[in-house]
Amino acid sequence: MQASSSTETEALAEALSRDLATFTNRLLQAGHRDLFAAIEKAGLTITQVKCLKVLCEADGALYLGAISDELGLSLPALSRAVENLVRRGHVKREEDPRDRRSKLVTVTSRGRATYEQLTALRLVGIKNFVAGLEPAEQEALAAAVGPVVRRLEP
Amino acid sequence: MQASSSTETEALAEALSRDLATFTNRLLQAGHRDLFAAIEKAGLTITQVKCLKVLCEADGALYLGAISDELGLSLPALSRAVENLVRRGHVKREEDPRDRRSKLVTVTSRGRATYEQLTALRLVGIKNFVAGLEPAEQEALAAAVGPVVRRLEP
DNA sequence: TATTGTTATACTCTATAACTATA
DNA sequence: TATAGTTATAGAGTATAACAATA
Repeated sequence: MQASSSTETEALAEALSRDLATFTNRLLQAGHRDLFAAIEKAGLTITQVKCLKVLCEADGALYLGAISDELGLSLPALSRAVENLVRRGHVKREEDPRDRRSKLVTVTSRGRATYEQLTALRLVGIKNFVAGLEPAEQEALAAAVGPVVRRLEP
Repeated sequence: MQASSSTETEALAEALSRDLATFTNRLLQAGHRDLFAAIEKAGLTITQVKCLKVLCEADGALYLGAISDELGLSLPALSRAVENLVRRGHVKREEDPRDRRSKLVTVTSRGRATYEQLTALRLVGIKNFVAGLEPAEQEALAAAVGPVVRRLEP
């Protein structure tokens, strides 16, 4: 295999980037409608779902301030979002015994179940997209994407 | 090469779908912040950008109703979005001479330029992601994604 | 006095309903 | 009478400012 020149490398990266932009557009459209419908049916907002995501991916309890930082939202906005999640039983909010100004937020099993249902629904959309690809295309994608995902997110 | 069994094929599709979900998450995060900052700086909302997108990808003028259908928004919401785009010179809105109840909306060169700047900015984020990949990973992705994009969107 | 979170207020975006103009 | 779009009004979500409780 020949070494590529710098300009060739750049051109490849440029073309690949454009293709990836188109590709992700397609992938996002898949099942978008169903997912939004399910979120609305669950009485949740996008912000509340993002909040659940952060909490599900965390190992334990998080402070309100930590969540608002993570999501780039104001503390009042997050406080209200959590308030709704508490009312619906998706999270619990408790005083930190070591600093009673702070509140610790934790996902409940119900909240985790809801989040996993939504994640599964998104996956359905992607699976439908994948099912529309030819076997050779699927194999090439798996061979290309798998290693990248494994390397970046272990 | 051996033919795969049905269950093997399904397992491949399942694993690939999961990887694609993770992969697109990464790709979307790249440059997300900068893009939103630029949209805000331009005095636009997400809805208005989507509106520009629809108009830029259309060949000519579109009726207000057609745009609201396309975006799944109410006519009043779209009417206000277009109103702002008109004020900022991104689109022009004219009576349809053949049915004076209807309004025809067209992107101006300024609106097109703005949309292209935003698209370019999104591409910058993706390019940064691609630049963080190894050459072999880039080549494998290009070989896998390119044909799919070409087949689905000519 | 500083910090964590909540409540008060104002603003934006959206949808439904009422309205105008044209067909 | 029906249709395309606008204006009126109300509801949800956010941010800034003011506040309460704790450190």
